[in-house]
Amino acid sequence: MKKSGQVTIKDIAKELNISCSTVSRALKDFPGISPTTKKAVIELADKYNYRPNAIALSLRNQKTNIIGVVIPETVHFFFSTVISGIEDAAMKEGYNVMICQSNENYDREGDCIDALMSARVDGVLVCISRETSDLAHLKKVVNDGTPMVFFDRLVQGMNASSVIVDDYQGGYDAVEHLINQGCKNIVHLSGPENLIIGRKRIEGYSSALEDNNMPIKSEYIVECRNGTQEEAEAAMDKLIASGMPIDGVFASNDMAALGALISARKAGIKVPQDLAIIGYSDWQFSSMVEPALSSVSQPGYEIGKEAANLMLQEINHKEKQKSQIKILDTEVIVRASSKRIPVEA
Amino acid sequence: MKKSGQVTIKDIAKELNISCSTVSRALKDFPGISPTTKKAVIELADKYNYRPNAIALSLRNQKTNIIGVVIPETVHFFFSTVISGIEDAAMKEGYNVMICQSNENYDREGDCIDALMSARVDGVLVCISRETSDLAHLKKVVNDGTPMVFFDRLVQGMNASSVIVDDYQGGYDAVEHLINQGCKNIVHLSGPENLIIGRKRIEGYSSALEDNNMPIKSEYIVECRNGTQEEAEAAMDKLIASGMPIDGVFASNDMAALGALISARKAGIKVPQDLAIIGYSDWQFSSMVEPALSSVSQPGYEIGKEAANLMLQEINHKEKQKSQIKILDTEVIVRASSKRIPVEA
DNA sequence: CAAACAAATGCAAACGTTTGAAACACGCCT
DNA sequence: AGGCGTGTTTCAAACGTTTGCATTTGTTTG
Repeated sequence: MKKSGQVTIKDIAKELNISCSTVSRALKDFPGISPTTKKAVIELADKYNYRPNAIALSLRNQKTNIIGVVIPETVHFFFSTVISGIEDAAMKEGYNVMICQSNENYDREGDCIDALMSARVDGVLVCISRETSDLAHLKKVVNDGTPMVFFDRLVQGMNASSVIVDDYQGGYDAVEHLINQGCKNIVHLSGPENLIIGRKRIEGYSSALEDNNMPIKSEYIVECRNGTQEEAEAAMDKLIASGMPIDGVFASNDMAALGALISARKAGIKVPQDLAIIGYSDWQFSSMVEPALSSVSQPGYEIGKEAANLMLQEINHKEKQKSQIKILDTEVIVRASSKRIPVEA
Repeated sequence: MKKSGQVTIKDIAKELNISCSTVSRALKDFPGISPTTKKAVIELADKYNYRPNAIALSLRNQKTNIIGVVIPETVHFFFSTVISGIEDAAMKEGYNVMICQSNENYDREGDCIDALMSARVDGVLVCISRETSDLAHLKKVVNDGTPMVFFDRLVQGMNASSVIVDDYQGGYDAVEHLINQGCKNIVHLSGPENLIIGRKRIEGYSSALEDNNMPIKSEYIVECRNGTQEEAEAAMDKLIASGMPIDGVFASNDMAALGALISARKAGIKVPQDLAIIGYSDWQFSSMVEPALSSVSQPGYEIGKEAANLMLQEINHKEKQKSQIKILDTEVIVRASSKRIPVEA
């Protein structure tokens, strides 16, 4: 009987006056253990609620059964959905999840990586921060032989798999939708330039215009680095004040789309009649604002699940396989904010 | 030079032809190591990017520096905020966070606890699931001597600290606010009865009515177990159809408040003029719907931070201290949905 | 009755780290 | 030369588990 702490194989062995090896084998149903002993061991283990010490196992097996996650922010509808997908996939395979948030900060991202490497996680899933452009800290990880998978934000120049969303297509579809709604002058409130996802959306925006024989004007592409409502609102205020004709907005996230909506409301511009707006990510609030916000939905849960599964695959087949990029489809969710032509559902 | 995997003290010792003990002491700046050796060790450790193996340390120190978190859902504004608070507080003290989500499911909550106990986390922060009423799995944890702290949802009958929000006061304040706005017939869409937070809010609702000499009618308290928009919408539809006079709604969460809002909109009831609505939790979308939703804000980040700090305190002072309940204040956020009397800001 | 066999169990090492105690080498003093 | 001190280094054990190999026990057989 122990005072405190969980029981170990040793405790059981001592109480039964047998060796650790025997206890271990009895618990794992190894051949060559007498039924009597086996029964006694199992009963005692049950009584004391024995749980194998994962730490000791990790040390012996050189495998922790933990996958680490580095994520910009947990307080974010999209990311929390991704976490949920990761969690479910990992738990199904008996893995635990250790989460670190970088808060979109480069230094802290490094700390996260350090912490996870110290914990000897079996693999790391990472979505790089907005600030990250130097990849040294990530390269160390793969050099040490720890599998790594990127999600959502693509990283180039590294031998690691990625699970992303087709941001080019998402941007293209969003803009094409606006064009179909009769928009002639479409503004793009873009994301930070150093993220590939931002550039891809810009490309999608441009291609859609081109394919429809519409001019691409650089003054219609405004970078909103932080992706906050205030930032977009200010940017939009300025655009409206400039007097440029605008009848459509494609924002690179829903927060920014909301900013555009508010700006339009202030200026007395009617949405969607005079200005059609579409966002990106389909946040939870998007369907609840008035008018409900159209958006490009990203399958967060699937991204998390796919990324985790890709990771588990790499962990299990020791030899490094070719890194692959898995691209998931987006979907344009049409709501009131961009519906200028009545359509039957 | 190693092929793969991270370098260990052994590797360094071998390369320098000295013993592990010397390397260990050199790295930790112990007295009695010659400057020459120390320098050589540190340089090599640096070159190979040596990181102490947390697993080995955990095993030796009987301490993992990990705190486990069991949370109903990660995809939930309030909970993700709590996680953020936990993460920050833990990281500041050099702890890692291992997260398991119960999905509001009793069995899975048990699995989460098992996983965390197997991982030998130094303590467990838990917010019990909606389904949980039997506490056996939690009692095992404290019996094994692992500190436990509950957050948000209070659990009675266990020797563990809690960090909660003053739900009685929150309910009271919300209802008093409605009364001040002139509401005479206030409905309460309540949370599940088996959660103490739900009961506390009901008590707050009742006391506020009582203190204002208003009758408490049981038919005005409708349980919305799942807390979804649809559920509340249906409940509200029914109430409206019944013809009972209603001019105020206090919903036990914002999703339910939104349901009430939509139901009212369908019925042509004007909010807030004919019906004032206030929710609970101040979700992210609440300020964005039209009309903007009044709500009782819970300090999620602080809850997480406080819970983590309480935990760390217990971990560090070995002897079990008296369990305490920390109650954080809520705040009524008044927005358009309940503003019937014009007030200057 | 000893030899041979099988069944059941124990020993010891390994995973990476820390740490008290022991060991070594050196110079100095008596 | 013997003893002592000091400065540096190594040894060994411990944390909990697994596992190849060795050992003990008991039974059967020639």
